[in-house]
Amino acid sequence: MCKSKMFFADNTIHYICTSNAVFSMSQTIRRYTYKRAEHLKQQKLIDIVFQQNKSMRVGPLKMIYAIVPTDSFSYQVAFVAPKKIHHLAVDRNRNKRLMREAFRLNRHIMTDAVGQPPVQVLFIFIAQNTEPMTFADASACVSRLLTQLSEKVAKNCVNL
RNA sequence: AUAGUAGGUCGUCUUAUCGCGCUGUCGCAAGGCAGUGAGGAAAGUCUGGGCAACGCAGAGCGUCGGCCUUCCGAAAGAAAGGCGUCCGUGAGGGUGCAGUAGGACAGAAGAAAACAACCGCCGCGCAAGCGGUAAGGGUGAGAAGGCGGUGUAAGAGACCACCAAUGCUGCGGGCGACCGUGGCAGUUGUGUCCCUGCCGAGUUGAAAGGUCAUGUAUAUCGUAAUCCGCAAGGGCAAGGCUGCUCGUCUUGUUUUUGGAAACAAAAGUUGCGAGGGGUGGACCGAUGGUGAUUGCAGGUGACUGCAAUUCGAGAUAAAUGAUAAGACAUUGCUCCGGCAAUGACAGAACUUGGCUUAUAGACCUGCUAUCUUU
RNA sequence: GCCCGGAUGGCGGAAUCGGUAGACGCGCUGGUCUCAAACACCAGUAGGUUCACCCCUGUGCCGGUUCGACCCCGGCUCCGGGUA
Repeated sequence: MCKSKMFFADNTIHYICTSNAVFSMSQTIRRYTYKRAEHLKQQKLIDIVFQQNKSMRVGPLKMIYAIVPTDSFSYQVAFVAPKKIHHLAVDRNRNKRLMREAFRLNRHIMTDAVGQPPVQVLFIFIAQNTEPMTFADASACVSRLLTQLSEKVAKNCVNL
């Protein structure tokens, strides 16, 4: 509990700093959004992600990703709560919303680190927790996964 | 006060910041602003409608469902009121018999599951046995209604009185099921199914279906028909009409070659089956309806009528969320200042009536039994 | 979202328009055979509980109908399948 409080205190301070920066230098406004263009929902792209079968795991969260070379940088995310693990629709909704919120508040970790390489990054978060997940756990796991993903993307771009 | 019974209501709230869906609006755009955004069960999918597609001359047989009665309702209905019956001290709760003319079956047990004789009883007989008997015993869910008498060799509705049930019938009450009461008929075993009668039921579900865009293929393979007649028409094949039959409707029945003809071959057409290719989008359907709330009136009640007010999610890899602070409720600890934990069941997917199931906690109402006090 | 099917011993799987539950196969246990084992043969095998009998409880769970339910009816749980 103390740990999570520390985390949120840190996060809110970060946000306040950026909102103060709005007044001073208005060009670098940081917004925590998750728009529809960032949703991964095409069957073909999902098939690509699952065929590449590259995954990593932190805590109860699993991430499957694929890096596709294209003209300009873009990314699409999806959040999955399997019916085999989460039997009730309430639990599935809850886990997906927590993951989405955690991604929304932490996606700058990846976007800041990677820059603008000419690739399309596709990834899926899968909730595999058997006990109810808190937002603090989800946020920590998502941020760690995003740092790992940005390292992978950077390495991939170097190889290109 | 305790225990119970029947039913109903609510089922966390407020503020701030960030974020998401939809609608409106501003903007070239990025985006801004405003409004709005889960339930009593949204769940299970057990049922009835609306709506949509396919089908739509009809008849018979079959299949499935319903059948105590009145009423409510579009229908379903484990709805409401009643009646019968069973359970409960009680409030209440469970349940339901259309018809019996006919047929079938009923393991084990038992002599026998309806033309019946094991023990027993009686008669005949020296005995073996033969005949009579359904009172008594035992088996069983069920053994010819119960009980008392007459009667008899012993017995039996064989006969009689009373009682219970059934059928016919008179009178009274009730819209009716039915209830009360009288007469006649000795008519009287239990359960299930068939059967008979009346009423009802087309199939498939919004991934239904429609429009637009893109791409197109009638690929290909197998199989059936391709016949007679100048014609009308008939025949044949396939398909539709509820599962089957009759009947009926629709579609096809064409061309070439060889042959005197029967016929054969090839192509085409139609139907069926197998199998391959493309798309994987947008919009409509799709959220105002048999609506909801309040009041008045009618009814025992389900419910109905009138008036007023009100419009409140609409997604589609699928929004309705996160955090912080505070309040509220419960539980635990307590130095009575507080501190800590918890906040049920559960998430719309075309819509709606009912049913079923899950629900922390709180509240309200009617009624019953027992006890105490007055 | 919609529509179907299933659950029987340690395992697979019979028994079904209600009538003694566990056929059959695999496995397991005991015995015979062998120096010992395998194979083979014989017997047993749902649980309580075994040497055997009796008794009780048993067809996923909870109710109902019936004299009697794996079977019929209603509800719940779990598993599986189909569907543009």
